[in-house]
Amino acid sequence: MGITERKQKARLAMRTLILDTAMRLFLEEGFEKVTVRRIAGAIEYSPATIYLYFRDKNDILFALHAEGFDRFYRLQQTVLQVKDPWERLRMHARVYISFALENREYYDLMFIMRGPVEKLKAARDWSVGIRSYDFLKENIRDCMAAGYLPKTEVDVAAFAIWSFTHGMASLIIRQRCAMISPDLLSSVVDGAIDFMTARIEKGKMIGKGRRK
Amino acid sequence: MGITERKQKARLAMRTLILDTAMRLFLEEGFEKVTVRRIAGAIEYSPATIYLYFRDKNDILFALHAEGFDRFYRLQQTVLQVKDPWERLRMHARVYISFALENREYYDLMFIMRGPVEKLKAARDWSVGIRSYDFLKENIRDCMAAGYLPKTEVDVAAFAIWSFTHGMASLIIRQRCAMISPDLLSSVVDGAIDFMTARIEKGKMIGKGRRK
Amino acid sequence: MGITERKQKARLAMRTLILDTAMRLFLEEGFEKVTVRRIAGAIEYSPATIYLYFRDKNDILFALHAEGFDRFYRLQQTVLQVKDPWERLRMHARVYISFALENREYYDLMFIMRGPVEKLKAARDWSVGIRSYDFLKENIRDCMAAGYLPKTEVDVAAFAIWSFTHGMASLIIRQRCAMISPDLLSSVVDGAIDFMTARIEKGKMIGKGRRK
Amino acid sequence: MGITERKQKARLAMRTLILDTAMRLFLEEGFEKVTVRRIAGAIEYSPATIYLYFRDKNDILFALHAEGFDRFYRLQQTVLQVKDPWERLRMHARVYISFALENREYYDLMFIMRGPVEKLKAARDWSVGIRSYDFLKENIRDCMAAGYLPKTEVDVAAFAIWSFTHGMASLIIRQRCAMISPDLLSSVVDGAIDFMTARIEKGKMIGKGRRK
DNA sequence: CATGAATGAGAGTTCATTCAT
DNA sequence: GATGAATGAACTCTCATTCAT
Repeated sequence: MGITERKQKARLAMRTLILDTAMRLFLEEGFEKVTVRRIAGAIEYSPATIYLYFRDKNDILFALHAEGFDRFYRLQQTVLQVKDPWERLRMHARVYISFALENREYYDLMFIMRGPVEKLKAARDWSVGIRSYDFLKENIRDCMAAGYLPKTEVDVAAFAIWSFTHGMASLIIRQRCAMISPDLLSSVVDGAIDFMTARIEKGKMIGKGRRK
Repeated sequence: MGITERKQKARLAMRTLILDTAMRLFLEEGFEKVTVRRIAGAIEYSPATIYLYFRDKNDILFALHAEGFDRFYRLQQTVLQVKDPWERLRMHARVYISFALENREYYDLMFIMRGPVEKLKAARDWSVGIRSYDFLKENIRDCMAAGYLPKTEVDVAAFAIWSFTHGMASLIIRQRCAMISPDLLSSVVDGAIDFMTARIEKGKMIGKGRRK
Repeated sequence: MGITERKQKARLAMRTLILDTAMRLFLEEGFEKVTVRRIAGAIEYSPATIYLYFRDKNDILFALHAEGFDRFYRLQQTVLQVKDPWERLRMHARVYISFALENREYYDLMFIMRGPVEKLKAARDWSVGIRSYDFLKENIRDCMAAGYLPKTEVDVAAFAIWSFTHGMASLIIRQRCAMISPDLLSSVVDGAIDFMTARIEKGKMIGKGRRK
Repeated sequence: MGITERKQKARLAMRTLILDTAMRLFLEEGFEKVTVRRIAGAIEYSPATIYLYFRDKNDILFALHAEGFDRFYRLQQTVLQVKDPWERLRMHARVYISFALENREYYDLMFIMRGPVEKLKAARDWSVGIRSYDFLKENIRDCMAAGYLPKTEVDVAAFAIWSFTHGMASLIIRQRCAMISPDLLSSVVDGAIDFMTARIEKGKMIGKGRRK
């Protein structure tokens, strides 16, 4: 038993090593530079070795994809600390962005990159994504119930909100924000979230007037 | 002089031919099918000829990038038909999305793809993008002046609005909307724009009450 | 002694298991699908284990080669039921073809494939083949003795007859018979045997006449 | 014109060089050793160069296949010199064998090898083979008309005769004739042809008699 | 101006085989 | 006796790019 266990551990460690390395290459060199050979080279193994741990290149992408969604979901749960649904929704947005900016490679893989998706289409692994999306929708429903949001179609609202946060994340990650100076970025993001939500905060009617 | 001129014309014509063909391939076959060889083949020239007109493949992408922004800017101008600044802003969003969805490969190149940007960083060619961005900001300023939007930082507001529309466009283009049935997509997009803007339409103050 | 014996038995059993499995793969998936890995996988052992029982892949092929000749020889013996040497010879042909068609991969290995033979050249293992060949020659001698065949060199006659049957078998197995519809094949084969032998059936003397 | 012509010549020369080299490798090292890399290496070009002259590896095989049938057909025509249909048929056999033995690689490719056929199945290029087969059948018809052969189905007779010659050729080429000493080979082949045809030469009626 | 010819580099993948444990 | 882990050497094929002509 001890032996089996140790072996499984070693196996897992190797898988992790490969995945981490792949991720590092992603980050450092971009998607198209992530090749089986390069991964192997980086960990000083032969390319063939990679195939002992993953069926093919896509299998690596799948694994990273899943891992990303997993990390994201766990982080997302932290918003539950916030009781007020409206504040929780705002927190959702901030958490989303911070996941994206602190795990750029994962985020790219999960929500931007072309490659993996195409092969993933038929696969079942959207479930992990859906789970997070449902979690967001639950929050939206709470907001509607509490009168923070008009009672419209939840799916539409969720798509709108997701789009907004994804938009920020992906513009930043794919570097389309040359016009925003890097050190202002995070305050601009916060400002944008405020801008998008401020207007409907209870009472504080906007468009009308004040908002310091 | 006449000769020089004619030569320059011919040169330009060839560049245009190459760019158009590249774009056609983009649209018809997708990004990864656009290779120097294929472009050359499509116009029945040798690959080597391409290099007489463009330094390298990236140079072609740069040019398409610029062309995309040009087309976009022209389309964007059509919103000027709408006089009311608030409605004009909503129109901006719709025009943006429709450009994105009807010119997916251009949009991808302009706002999503990694490739061209990296080499472009040092280059000057963001001007065309900036121009469009300024145009949006102008509209936002009008909205603020007319009391449709709180008088906050224009840059922040612009980033928020751009992010929202870009989010929708890029989620769709990069196919992260498995959960939304394709034929509902366009109505969901419209719904999302409504959702994001409806609440502040004049008078109709929202957040307060419910919104039937 | 008992132990040694048991060990040898176990060793033989394993060899047999490997060979049977290799053959099954041959039959079910074709030659190029037979890899050491796949054999090992099919019997749920590690590839390395195979090498405890066979020096290398070719060694497996040798063994199958021998096994094929063995099976063939046994089948061949059934012609002894036929007493008349001429009919027995015809039976020889039919039995040959049917062995080939019902054990295509064995046949291929034994009489067509390049691989095993080359390494086998120096080896001794033609004996099993020779045995069958001698058996055929015996039949031919009987035919000559009985006046069914002219008393020519037996070796030549044997080669001619073998060539004829092998020709049919190998054309079919290697699929060079596109021109013959598959469901007619077996009747064409029978027809061909008749054609090659009929001409001398009693009375029906053919070509009888003229011929300068 | 002169330039175009010279270029075409050069192109053809290169194709020929590649084909010849492929053939040489076939002959010297066997089918599985014929790889694009090896061909390229042998002529001291880069592998990529091969692809300038042939679409893919199979394309090379196709070309050789076709070339082989072409050569064969041309050689086959020489039998027309023989007027007597029966002697012409015997000549057919001898010519067939000599083509096989003098062009072993081609013959192997055309009639034995597994690889090319599978991909070739759908292709049209059996026509060249059929042409030769029809030519043989014509001869058989002549023999039947002249009373040298019983008036049976031509297709069956052709298959029988082809099988016989192919059998000899392929046993020799694939080296299953260890039992026949190499320097006797050609006389054994001639003997076998005689054996298969002799029996009906005039007068010498064989098998004459009895046969229950 | 245009190109045919060529290539180096590299992609993903598979295989037979070895060896320390 | 058995094996998990590893690998070197191949494989086919594609691409952006260069250069002599």
